[in-house]
Amino acid sequence: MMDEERASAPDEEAGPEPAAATGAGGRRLPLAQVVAAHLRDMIAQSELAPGDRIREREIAKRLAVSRTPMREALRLLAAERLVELLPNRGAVVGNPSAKEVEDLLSVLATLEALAGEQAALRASEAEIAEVRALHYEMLATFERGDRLAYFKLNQAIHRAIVAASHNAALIELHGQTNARLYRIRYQSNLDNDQWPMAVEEHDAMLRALSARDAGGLARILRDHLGSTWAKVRERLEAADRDLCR
Amino acid sequence: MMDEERASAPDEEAGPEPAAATGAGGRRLPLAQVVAAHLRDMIAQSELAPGDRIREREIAKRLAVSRTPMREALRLLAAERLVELLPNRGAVVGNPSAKEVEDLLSVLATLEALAGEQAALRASEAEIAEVRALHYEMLATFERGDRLAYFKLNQAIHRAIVAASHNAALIELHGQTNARLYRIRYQSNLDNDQWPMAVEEHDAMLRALSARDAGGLARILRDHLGSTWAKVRERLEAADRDLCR
DNA sequence: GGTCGAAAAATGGCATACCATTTTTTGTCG
DNA sequence: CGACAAAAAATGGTATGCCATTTTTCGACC
Repeated sequence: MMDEERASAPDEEAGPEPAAATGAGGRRLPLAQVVAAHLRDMIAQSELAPGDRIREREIAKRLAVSRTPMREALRLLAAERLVELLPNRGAVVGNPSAKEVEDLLSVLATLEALAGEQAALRASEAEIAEVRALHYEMLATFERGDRLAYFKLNQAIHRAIVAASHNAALIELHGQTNARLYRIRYQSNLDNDQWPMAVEEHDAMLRALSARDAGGLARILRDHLGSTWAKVRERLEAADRDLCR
Repeated sequence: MMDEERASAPDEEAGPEPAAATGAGGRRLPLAQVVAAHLRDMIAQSELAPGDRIREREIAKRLAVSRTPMREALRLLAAERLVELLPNRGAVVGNPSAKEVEDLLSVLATLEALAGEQAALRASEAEIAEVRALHYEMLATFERGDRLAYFKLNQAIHRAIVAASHNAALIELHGQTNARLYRIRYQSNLDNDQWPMAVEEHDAMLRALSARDAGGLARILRDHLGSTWAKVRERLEAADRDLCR
């Protein structure tokens, strides 16, 4: 093995400031995650548009971090499929096609159906009560027309049901898949008028869970995302057309 | 940001040999992946037993690589759930409990069922023919009692069906989940006498696919893994008992 | 003998400097 | 004016050296 004491490195004698590492920020989170979060935001806000190349060294310098955490951040984003790593061409911001979204939704629906089935059997009464509570909170946001809050509670309910399955692998896969669809569902939620139907479906969902009707809950969850697809579809196909132009 | 030209670092003037990087080996794959593969083998061969701690610096030195690729390798293995990253305690080799395996199998069964459903609708005739070919190859290994080949063809058939779904997200998730179960299924395949049933199920599977019976294929695939669980169960519970002792 | 605290060792994280390749640019020559 | 080769820039991958913290290890002190 190589001896490490060989050359005593000078380090940087007094850099203007080691940026976020030893510097001011004082985070407890790994820089890679901070960077990843930052990039997510940049992508969400189209500061980095789909198709844009991300040059590791450039962005790293811009964010005042070294390549090490930047590399890791890009790996994280790639694992989330938010960016794609092209050999020798850096990372490019990905944008799922309508078909990819449809496929993803069919998987998500299946996972949620399984989660519903298992949750109906395994959930504690407290967990069911919590889902019910979230449901009523969601109804409140619905009445107030607060789409953002509605969206978040909607997500929370689904997460809660999945969590109630007590199936770690399922929870994880659901989380992954959901994350890949998050932005798209978010956008489509904000400009779409199909609220009432979704509310009705959620109502049925809650009844099935309360009755511990595994099959019923599974079916409802599967169909629920089917209608999501209908909602998202047109929007996406329009976007696809834009990109192919 | 900090200027990078400030201090000229001495680097290592003449290390005994930069190990695998510039040295002899001359791989084209990233070291991280080579290391990850090596660790997988070590784990598979119980050179690293479940529960063992993996000390980054130590193993890195042993394999003659620096910490950078070792860190990445450990991330990869952690993503595969082969090891678990404990804060400040290094990585430990993971070993799934019987419940975790059961949960994983229920997810895998669901994913395969969905894949079967979509494959029945979307597969090309050529893809179906290939599955049929693999099926007959598998029958051959069955007649010869070649369990290893049988196992591999079995896997290949399932992969082929999933691939025929033409659903990239599904293919990916199935691959992930299957990988997490690979070793366990492999081991249980080698010492178990339930072959005939599995063969019959595969037969039904093939018929459903040929007939493009989506619902039927989905059901068969779901049940198929159900019987796998039955096979794996006893073996696992015994193992669990061993570990808890 | 047991407990608390300081020194020592282990960990995780980062920044850099280098290298081998692969892409891009560019400038030159048919 | 276009093909081509040499030069320049970009990329991916690594090795190392430090640092801040967290664990451990140990020894002095009740």
